[in-house]
Amino acid sequence: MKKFFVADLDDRVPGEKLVLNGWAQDIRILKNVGFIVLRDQTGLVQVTVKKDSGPFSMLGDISRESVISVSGTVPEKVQSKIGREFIAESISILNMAESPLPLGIVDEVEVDFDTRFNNRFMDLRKTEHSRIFRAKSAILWGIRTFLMSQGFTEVQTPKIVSAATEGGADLFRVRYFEKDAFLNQSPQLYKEMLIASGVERVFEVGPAFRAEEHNTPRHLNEFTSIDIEMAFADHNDAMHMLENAITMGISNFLKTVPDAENFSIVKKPPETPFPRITYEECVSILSGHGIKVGKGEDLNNEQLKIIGSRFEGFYFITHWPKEVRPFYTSVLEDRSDFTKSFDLQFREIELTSGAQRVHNPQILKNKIEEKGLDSSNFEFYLKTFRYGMPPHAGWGLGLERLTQVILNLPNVREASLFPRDRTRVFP
RNA sequence: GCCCUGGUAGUGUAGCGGCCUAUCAUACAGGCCUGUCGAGCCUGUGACUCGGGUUCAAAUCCCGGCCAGGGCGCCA
Repeated sequence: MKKFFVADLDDRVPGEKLVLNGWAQDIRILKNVGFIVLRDQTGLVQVTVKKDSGPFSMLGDISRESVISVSGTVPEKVQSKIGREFIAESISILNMAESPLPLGIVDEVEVDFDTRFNNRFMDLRKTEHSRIFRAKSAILWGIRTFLMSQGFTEVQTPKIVSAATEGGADLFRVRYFEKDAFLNQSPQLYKEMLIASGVERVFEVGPAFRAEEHNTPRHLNEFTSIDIEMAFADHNDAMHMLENAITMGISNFLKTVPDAENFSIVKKPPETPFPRITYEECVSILSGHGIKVGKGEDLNNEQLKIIGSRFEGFYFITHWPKEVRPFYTSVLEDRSDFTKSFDLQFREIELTSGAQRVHNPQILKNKIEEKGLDSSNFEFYLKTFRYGMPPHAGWGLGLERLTQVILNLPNVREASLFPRDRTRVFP
C-alpha cells in the first residue's frame, strides 16, 4: 500500500528513508549519474541515481511512463530545478510501459484533439489536463455542500424516460424491451414532481442527453447538469441560490486545489449579487449597435457577445419572452408576453437556464398545448399538480460549461473526461 | 440539419502535378558526454486516410466514402 505521495517529500527530513511509487516521466542517463523524473498525482520529483548505486545499471531498461517503485533517502540538499529530489537506493519496475507512447507526456509537440481523446487515459497524465478535473470536482463539491447547507436533498431521477421533457426532436431514442423510450434531456419534470411529493428543496447532479447535431466548442451530447428545484420560491429566490452556489463552488476550488489561482481566470470568488440585465435592455443595447431583434426572438451568439462584453464575468439575463421559453415557465403578472425566467451567462456562454414555474395545473395544460405538444403524454406530470402543488422555481447549470469558463478552456470537451459529441462515442 | 476547412512516420508538421528515393521537430534504437533538468552532440529507424477517376506522370487535380476541427441554427 502506498504510504507517501511525492508532495509529502516537502515535509520529510534529510536522511529519512521511504518508498515512492509513480510513473517514470523522463529518464536521463549521463556517464556518472542518472535521473528519473517521477510523477504521481501530487507532482514531480527528481530521483537521482548515483553511478555507484545498485539501480544505475538498470536505468536504461526503464521506458518512459513505466510504473516504478523507488526506495531511497531524502537528500541533504535539493539540487534539482524541479524543487524536489530523492536519492534512489533501489528501484523496482512494477509495470513496463510499451513504446512508443500513443502521445508524449513531456514531448514538445502539439497533439490533436482527436489523438488526445482517442488516448484520453494518456492525455490525462499531463498535469494541465488532469487538473481540470480536480477543479471540476472541487467546484462541484463547493456547490454541493452549499446546497446541502440550504436544506436541499440530493436526488436521483430516471435517465430512461417515456416522454420528452420539452418536445421530442432532440432526444436519443432507446429500445426498452418491447417499448420505445428516450434518454432524458433534463430532470425537469421529475424535480417538479418531487416538489409535489413534499420534499421542498431538491437537487440532482446527473447526466443530461441532447441529440442535437451541433458541432461547436461549447456543446456536448452528454453533459452533467446540476439541477435544483425549490418550493415556495420565485425566480429571484432561484437566482440568489444560484449566484451563491457558484460563488461557493469557486471559493472551494480556489481554496483546495493547488495552484488554482494560476490556471484559473477567475482569481477570486465573484461578488454577489451578480449583475442583472433584462431581455428588453439587451434588445435596446443591440439596437444601439444597429441590430434589430424581432419580437419574441432569441438572442444569437453574435448578439450575446456584444452583451457579454459589457460585463466582467457572470451576469443574468432576465425576463425572456415567452416564445423562447419552455411551457413550464411562468409569465409576469403584468406583462404576460414575458416570463419569470433567467439565464446565467459568462460572456456569450449560457451556463444556466432557470425560472419560476407554472404551478396551476390548468394553465400548465394549456401551455403544453400552446407549444404544440400532446398534453396526454404529460398526464403523469400534470397529475402531480392537481393535489397540492406549491409555487416553485429552479434552474439547471451545466457543470462542464461552468468549468470551461472558470478555467478559460477553448473547448468544453476538455472539461469532460470522455466527451460525447456529434461523432464521438468512444472511448 | 445547412455551410466551411482539413486528414503525410508513434506524435506534431513541410511539400499542393515530374526536382519526393517525401522536409523539419519530437519520439524510438545505438554511441559520446564530470548533476542533468525543454540537457547537448553524432548515427540510424519510421509516414502520404480509403476507393474510384483524370494524366505520359498524383502526396499534390476531380468524385465518393470514412474520420476530424470549426461556423450557423439550437441549447447547459
